[in-house]
Amino acid sequence: VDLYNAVIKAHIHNSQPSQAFAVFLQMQYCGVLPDNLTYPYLLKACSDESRLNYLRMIHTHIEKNGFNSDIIVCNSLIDAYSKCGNIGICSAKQLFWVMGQRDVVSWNSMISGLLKAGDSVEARKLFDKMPERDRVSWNTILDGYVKAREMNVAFELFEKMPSRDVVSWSTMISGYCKAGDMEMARMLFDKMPSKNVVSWTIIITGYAEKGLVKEAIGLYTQLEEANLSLDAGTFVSVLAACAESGMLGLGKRVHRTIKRSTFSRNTLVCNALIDMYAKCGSLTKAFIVFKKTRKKDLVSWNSMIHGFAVHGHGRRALDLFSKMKCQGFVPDKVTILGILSACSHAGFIDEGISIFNALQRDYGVSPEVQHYGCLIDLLGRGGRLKEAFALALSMPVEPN
RNA sequence: ACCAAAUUUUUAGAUUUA
Repeated sequence: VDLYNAVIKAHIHNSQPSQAFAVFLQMQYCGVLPDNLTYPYLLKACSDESRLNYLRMIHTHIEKNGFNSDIIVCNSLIDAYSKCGNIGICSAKQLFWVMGQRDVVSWNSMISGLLKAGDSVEARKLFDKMPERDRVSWNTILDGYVKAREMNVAFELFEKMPSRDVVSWSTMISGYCKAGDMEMARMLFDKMPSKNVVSWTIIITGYAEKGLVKEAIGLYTQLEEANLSLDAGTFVSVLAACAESGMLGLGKRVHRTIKRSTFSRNTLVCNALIDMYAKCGSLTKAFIVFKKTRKKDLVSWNSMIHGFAVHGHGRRALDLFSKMKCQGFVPDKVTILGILSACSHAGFIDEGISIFNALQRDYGVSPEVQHYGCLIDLLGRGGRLKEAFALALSMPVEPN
């Protein structure tokens, strides 16, 4: 069972949940009984509405094998359910109130789940009601206010909470960045007693999103000198901000850092690079990174297709579209948007229409307002104004 | 010094969207 657990854990760690489930099935097939460590690992992979059925299956297993009295297994269940949308949150509540004993993690998980579901009133009630609070409890409720854009309430809480750790400070800084108050964010950043890679990422991303080049580059330089070990999140986050504000200079610097590290093989990081170069108008570089990305995922293809599309390279976008299908990737609604946009910008009117007409049949994608908008744009650009207008009036979705 | 071992659940940053 230890070996199976180790393999399951490794798959989860490498974001390969399907393989983790496969191992789980295999261990049952071989007659090895899961233990109290197996379930929390698996449940980590179910924290997504699309896996609600897996979650229910594992839950049933847990009940059947009598692990529902294990408080850690139970807490894992609450956490997983509470991240599965509005249906999940009901099951989480039920479990929470039914379980024999609750520890501080149970309360924290439930509160965090409620906040994620947007029920801050209920979350606050639980926070006030819980018998004891630890740092996670305070940080969770603090983040709730920050995410709700209630920075004044958050600040009051921040000042009166019993102790502040690097997570509390980072939460506040992130909130001020999102609110556009970079002065306050910077003041807290300078003042915080110890910084880690996340705090640096938040503040640099904040500056970069706003196009404040000097500050962003200055702090990035300091970060590199600080000798912290950077993670993929830092690169992805800063690159996304560069893409948004067109900061090619900083983007290139980050790329240089990545080249010197092992992150050049990280798909998430490569995707962020592709998008950054494409958004900054450097399609050639974007394509070079794309080709060098060894384990491409759907996002890699989507980013590159979209890059070609918005720069008017309709043919290249469509070529890439065929290629991805040949390699067994299933296009999703984002891919389709890129493709429709490519057809629109390159004047491939009929091609665009026929792709649109077969969306459901060929790709299982049901057209949303963005797709209709794109098609109307396509017709309009193609000079077929009457059809464009007729479509806008007759489409089965609410116009925006 | 080398080697080895080491994180079961909850909180902060996170790629593609007309």
